Amino acid sequence: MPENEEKILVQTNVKDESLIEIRRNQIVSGAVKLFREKGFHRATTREIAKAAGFSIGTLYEYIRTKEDVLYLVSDNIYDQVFQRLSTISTSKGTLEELKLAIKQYFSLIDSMKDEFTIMYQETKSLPKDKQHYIFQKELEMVSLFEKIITNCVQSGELKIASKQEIYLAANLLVVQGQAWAFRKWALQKHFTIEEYTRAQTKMCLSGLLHFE
Amino acid sequence: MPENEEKILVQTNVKDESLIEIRRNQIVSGAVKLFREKGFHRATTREIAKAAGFSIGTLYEYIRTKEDVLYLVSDNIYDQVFQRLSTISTSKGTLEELKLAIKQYFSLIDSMKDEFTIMYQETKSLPKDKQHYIFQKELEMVSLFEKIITNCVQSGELKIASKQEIYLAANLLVVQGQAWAFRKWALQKHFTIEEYTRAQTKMCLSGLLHFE
Amino acid sequence: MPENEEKILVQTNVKDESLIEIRRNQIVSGAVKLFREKGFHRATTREIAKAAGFSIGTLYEYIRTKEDVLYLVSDNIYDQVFQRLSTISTSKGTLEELKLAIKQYFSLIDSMKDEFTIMYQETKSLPKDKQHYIFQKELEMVSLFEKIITNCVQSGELKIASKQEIYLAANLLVVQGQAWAFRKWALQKHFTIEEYTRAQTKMCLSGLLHFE
Amino acid sequence: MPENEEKILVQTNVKDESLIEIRRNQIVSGAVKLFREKGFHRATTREIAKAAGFSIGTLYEYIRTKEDVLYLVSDNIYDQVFQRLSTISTSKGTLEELKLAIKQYFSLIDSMKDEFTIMYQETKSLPKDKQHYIFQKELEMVSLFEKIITNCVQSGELKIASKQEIYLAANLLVVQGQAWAFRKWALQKHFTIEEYTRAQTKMCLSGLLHFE
DNA sequence: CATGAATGAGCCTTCATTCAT
DNA sequence: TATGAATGAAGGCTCATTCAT
Repeated sequence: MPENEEKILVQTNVKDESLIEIRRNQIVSGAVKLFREKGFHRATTREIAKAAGFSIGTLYEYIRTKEDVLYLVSDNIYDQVFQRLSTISTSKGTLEELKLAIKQYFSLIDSMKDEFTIMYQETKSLPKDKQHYIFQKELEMVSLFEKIITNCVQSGELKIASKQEIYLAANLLVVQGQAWAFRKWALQKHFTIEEYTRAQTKMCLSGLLHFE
Repeated sequence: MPENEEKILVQTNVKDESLIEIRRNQIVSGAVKLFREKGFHRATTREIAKAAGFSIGTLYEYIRTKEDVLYLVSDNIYDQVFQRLSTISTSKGTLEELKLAIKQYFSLIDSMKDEFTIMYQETKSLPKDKQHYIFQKELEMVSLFEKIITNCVQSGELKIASKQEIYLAANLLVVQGQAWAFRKWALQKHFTIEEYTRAQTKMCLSGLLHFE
Repeated sequence: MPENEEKILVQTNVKDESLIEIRRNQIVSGAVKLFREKGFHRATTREIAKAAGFSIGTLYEYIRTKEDVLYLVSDNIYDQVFQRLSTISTSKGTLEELKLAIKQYFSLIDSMKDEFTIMYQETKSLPKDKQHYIFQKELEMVSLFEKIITNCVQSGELKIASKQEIYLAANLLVVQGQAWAFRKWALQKHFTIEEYTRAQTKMCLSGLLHFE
Repeated sequence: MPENEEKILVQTNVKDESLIEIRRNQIVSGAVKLFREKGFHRATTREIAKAAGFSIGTLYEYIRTKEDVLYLVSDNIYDQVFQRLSTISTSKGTLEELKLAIKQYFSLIDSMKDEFTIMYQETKSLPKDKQHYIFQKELEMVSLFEKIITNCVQSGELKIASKQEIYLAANLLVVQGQAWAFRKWALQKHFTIEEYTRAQTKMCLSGLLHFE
């Protein structure tokens, strides 16, 4: 996963790098639960600190503003996403590869439902620079699917012609995956994640296959 | 558009029904602008009143809590949506009918981008009962497409078998339409709404057509 | 008292001008007591509100920051100063006039000891623009004495030649007056304000008279 | 310089006396810069430690409270003052001696402008006992001039009669010297320190000479 | 002795809501 | 009905101080 974007650093007073990582992980995992329950705005910094397992003072040793917590959460999500997607092969140019990618991506989202839902609803609460950083990450995910689909086109397994259409198809897959999280009230009553994955794969592949 | 859901009433001190409607329209149109710019939480009631064109005291004559404003906005959106979608024919069972419905729905979203974006991001800020009301409205929209697709299936123009798959397809259409609003940073650089509609229609119809 | 300096306005949410004046007077007189006891930094906004006789929320309807309170206090001091000094005649060019001016100025300071002490100690806590405004006011007071002394020089009652020396003399008088307030621990044990005034007048006038 | 006042000791955890002195000098010189820039209250202990060149933990090995730092600074100022003024001769009873004392005192203040300004503005932030200690030091400075003037009176070079008037004159000199520091915005545009010293000496001596 | 991470009381400020006019 | 001044709970954040290493 090419990451040519510089990470935006969050100010800290603490020097010990490894401690920073430990504490920020505590912050993130506490915050995810909290934001999921009450949303970013209704969660107080005191609650965030408590959920992380330490005092408000300590929280602020590792961040500078409450928004930093949201950013830390978002950034952490993408770190995990790209780590887990890094095992996906993207160069074979076979439909099997595409199906596998969809499957892995959908299962990833299922296991990070809370995180994705937060991101969908709260990204707008980030300051502009951090928002852009998140959008970049989203586009990287789109790129992943673009690449796989493009390879399938080049190998003749798919017939979509224009780059635009490939871009659209990639976006569709990314969005439909995330819909599993942000639209769970509509979907999770009717499907298990496996059913959802299977049905979406079938529908999308038919679309791509017979595209003309 | 069958509305078997009771509207949830917002308490008011004012008796004059027609005045209530006038004032609430003022509230909603001011609030949409405001929420779009700063989000629901960052907009203050003072600002809402100002945007509506009257004083904070008057605002509170027509609502009981700030959340009521958000609900008023959301409810208003769906009123418009169903009013504009009510002209769609849903019973012919032809692909043309489906294509037309998609076109109308997508163009509706394009003309209400701000409103849809707000709804997507802020619904979670509503109290639970109002959230459910909104979800119902969403499901009504899904139903609309389910109906059209089901008719196509029955008339033999589409071959999707299971109800589940029809439900999924309808959801996909609803979500992809809304994606035009909530994912505008990714889509509106690459497409006009016409291009987006055409490409999505093509892709989705291929998917539905050759579904097997 | 020529006031060619624009007053720096303090933001308020309240529209009723006369109410603003009433409330700000409450704020100022409460704050003077408070700042005198504990200094600006140790006084909390809650205490300021309480001393003013209303709630913290109301306080913030009439100011925007805590520093505004300090500015209001300082500004109010000079308003009173110039109002009370406006009765001083400055054009006769007699030593009597000078003596009278000193007497009035010193008695003014005595009756506003607290206010002057606060100003002396806390002006540095104001933001730069407000600090400059205060310095301007100080210089206006210096100007007052410059004018009187200059007239005495022109009428031949005093023999100081250079403008620089007149400026210095005027500053000396202004400072020695204020010393009665900020150095009270050293002076008020040994003098009443009348004694202090008489002795300072005598000493300074001898200095000015025999300046050579 | 008779120091019959006991120094108020600042608690420390460290035993090594010479180390204490080294560290406290570091503290003082860092703090002077800092307090001059932002004032005592806005400077944080972290910043003080950093300016001193060591960690916050170490800072607290040498002081007990933040106020101790302010006291250390103040005390240090007077140590320097009395050290430099100790070369002044106070017993000749000549006007030359008085002029020289003024000159040395004013030049001292000029070279310690920052320190004196801090003292003037922040002494009130000290706890009462330390404030009194500082006031004593101030009075010692007054005494110095009282002594010189008294000698001049006894030797017939000056004619001021009462002790009270001598006290006042001494206070005036002390204050006018310090005014060079705390009123620099009004004086340093118009005078160099030499000009200021010359003019003040001239004016004050005329005052004292012809006092009657 | 030196370090710096941890603590939490407490500060300034905001803002939804009320109510007298 | 309309107004807007008043309220105070609650929130984000700071920073003096401690203490284990």
